[in-house]
Amino acid sequence: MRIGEAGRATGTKSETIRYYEREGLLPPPPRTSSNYRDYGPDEISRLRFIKRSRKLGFSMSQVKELMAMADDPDQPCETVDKIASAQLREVEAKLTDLRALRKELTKVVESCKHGTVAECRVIEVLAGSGAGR
Amino acid sequence: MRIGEAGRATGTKSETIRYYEREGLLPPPPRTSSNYRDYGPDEISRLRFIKRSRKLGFSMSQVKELMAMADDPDQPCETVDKIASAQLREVEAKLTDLRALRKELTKVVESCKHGTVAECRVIEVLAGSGAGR
DNA sequence: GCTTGATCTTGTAGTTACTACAAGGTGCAG
DNA sequence: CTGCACCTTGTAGTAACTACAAGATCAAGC
Repeated sequence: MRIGEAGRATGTKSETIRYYEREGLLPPPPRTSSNYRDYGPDEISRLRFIKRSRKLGFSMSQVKELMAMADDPDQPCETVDKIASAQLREVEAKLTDLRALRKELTKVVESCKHGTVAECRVIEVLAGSGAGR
Repeated sequence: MRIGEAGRATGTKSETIRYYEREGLLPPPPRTSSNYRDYGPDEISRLRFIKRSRKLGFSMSQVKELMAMADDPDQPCETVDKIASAQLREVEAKLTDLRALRKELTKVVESCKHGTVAECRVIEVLAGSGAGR
């Protein structure tokens, strides 16, 4: 699979893929005899993972950390646990916030459906103290 | 409440607050007689909302859209519904991905606790087709 | 065989969302 | 009256892309 196809398959521009490679997020893929990058299913998974994680608001270095952990999970338990627990806390916080946001958005959409004018409290809900910062 | 205090209360730098104001995310607050920005609870809510939303991976323009909707929800139902539904779809997608990620991270942390070496499949899980792109 | 489009490289520059100064000035609290 | 927080404008740096451009190679269709 060449870069263009890989891009189409994952919704990533070729330039971004090369950028990820430069930045060390994506290992340099094997090359064809004509020096084209040759992506396999593994690289595609990685790309999709990066894309999703970034959409969820994780930084490139967090993504890197997660992938490194997945790549060799037989590092000292201490290290793995530290990373995983920290990420887990972040994930939980995001889940909480997203659930609150979903609830409010659902209310808006529902009231809209019934022709009534929405009362939208998204701001208040996400502004709520919940874990603070 | 002056800018510094508002910053401390929301975990935002004064410079970022002024930046948000310049970019139209935050309405210009009233000024004290000595020209200091004077923030009330409403502005603080807004700031917190912006911070949270950004952490969840929403763009500034999406945040703007959401706030505009919250500000006058008696716009044509069509408009409100269109925005809210789109955001809702995004929220749902993020929730799905985060739940999958949480599951994997939990597994890692758990196996770590039991001294066993983790088998970490975060990449595979988020790479999964689920809604694709 | 030749054209067309995808890829290769390097490099520069634009965008978004900040962050960090600096300079020069005002306000307020101890 | 000293020092710190704030005011303004402006420049520049960072992260994570995105978009060219130039010059070259390659692969597929006519």
